[in-house]
Amino acid sequence: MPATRERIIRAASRLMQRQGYDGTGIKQISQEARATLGSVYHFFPGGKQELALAAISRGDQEFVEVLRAGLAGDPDPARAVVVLTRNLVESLRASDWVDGCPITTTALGTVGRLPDIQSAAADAFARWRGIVFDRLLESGVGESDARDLAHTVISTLEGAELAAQVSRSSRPLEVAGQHLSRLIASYR
Amino acid sequence: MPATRERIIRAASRLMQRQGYDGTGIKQISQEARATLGSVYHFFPGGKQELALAAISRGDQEFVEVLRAGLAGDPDPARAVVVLTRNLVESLRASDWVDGCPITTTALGTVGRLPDIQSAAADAFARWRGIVFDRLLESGVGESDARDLAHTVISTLEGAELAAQVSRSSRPLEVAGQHLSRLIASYR
DNA sequence: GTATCAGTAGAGCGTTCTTTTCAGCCTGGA
DNA sequence: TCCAGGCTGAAAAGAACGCTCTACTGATAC
Repeated sequence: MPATRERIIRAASRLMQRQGYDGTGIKQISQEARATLGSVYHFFPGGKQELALAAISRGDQEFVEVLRAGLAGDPDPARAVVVLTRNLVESLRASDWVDGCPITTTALGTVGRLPDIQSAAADAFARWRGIVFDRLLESGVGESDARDLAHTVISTLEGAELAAQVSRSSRPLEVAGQHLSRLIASYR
Repeated sequence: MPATRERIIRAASRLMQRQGYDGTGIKQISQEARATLGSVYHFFPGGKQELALAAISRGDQEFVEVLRAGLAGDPDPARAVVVLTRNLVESLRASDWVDGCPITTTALGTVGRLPDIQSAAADAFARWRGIVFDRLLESGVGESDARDLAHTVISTLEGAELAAQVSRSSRPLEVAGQHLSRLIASYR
């Protein structure tokens, strides 16, 4: 059994991923983490906001791993992106279409209201784009093209995952994979 | 001054667009709409869920108009999609990046929890894809390609709008417009 | 043995939430 | 002129919210 603080972060991350910031109560987090309210406030004296920041940071790391693993799935980035979308479909289906992007729901529900959370999410997005950018660069794509492509790869993955969740279908992600592949290939 | 029911729908739609389902209180809706709680429950005896369904339906219609207007902005669909993203950037910037897709925040925060809302959102997404599909079809794109492209156009727009909001930047949407344009052009 | 301190436990604060209730106010038709 | 019914206004019930507080446990340091 992991340490208390770790369990709290995991619970906060998972619950906010599914239900967003306002939809997740601290009491619910403490129950899911098998910790008491006292423990939660001991480790996170900043309250719900600090909890959300920790959850986003954790979600950020998780998606970095998913991204790296997927993009390493094929030497050709145009094919690797298809591997990536397939992986996303798999884990999405495994959770009955509930566990989408680890930070989108939290970030979207607090846009314009909680600047700290928003900027943490913006940093995460930038980091993910950086990973795609690096991968494209090392495959010979020009710097400017790679930067733009990184934007669209992340945006499209986000949107397709969202659409897949809402419609409970793998179709949006599969099609997105094919089209991103075609788009990347057109720059080589 | 519009009728009470209309004001309530508008307020619910706008507030849920920004704050999501859980982040929006019925009291807040009634205040924003300049109606009393009694009026809200008179017109929407189904409570918050019925309110959310009405808000999604309204948001659906709004985005249909945005989509039609944008796609009619150029005879070539590959260029029309750029007009569309430009329009989205404009209205996003005008709201200081808080008014994104009218239904995404509501839908995402309730996925797997409130099936009625989720399926209403799924219907809206399908309708939007239908509009893009029709536009591509009449421009000579093959039926199968048009169907797939419609998926990716909507997914990418959603994701790019989301990314633009989170990072308070027009860049994701602008780049998405360029890439979608290139992708569509490659099918003609 | 005792002092110290991180961590656990949960009662309870004030506030806000959704929902219900119901008496009154208008207003259009008889 | 009257009245029925659509609509409004205010209040409150009951639950849930974020957060604070004090008391307790157990391990380590001296």
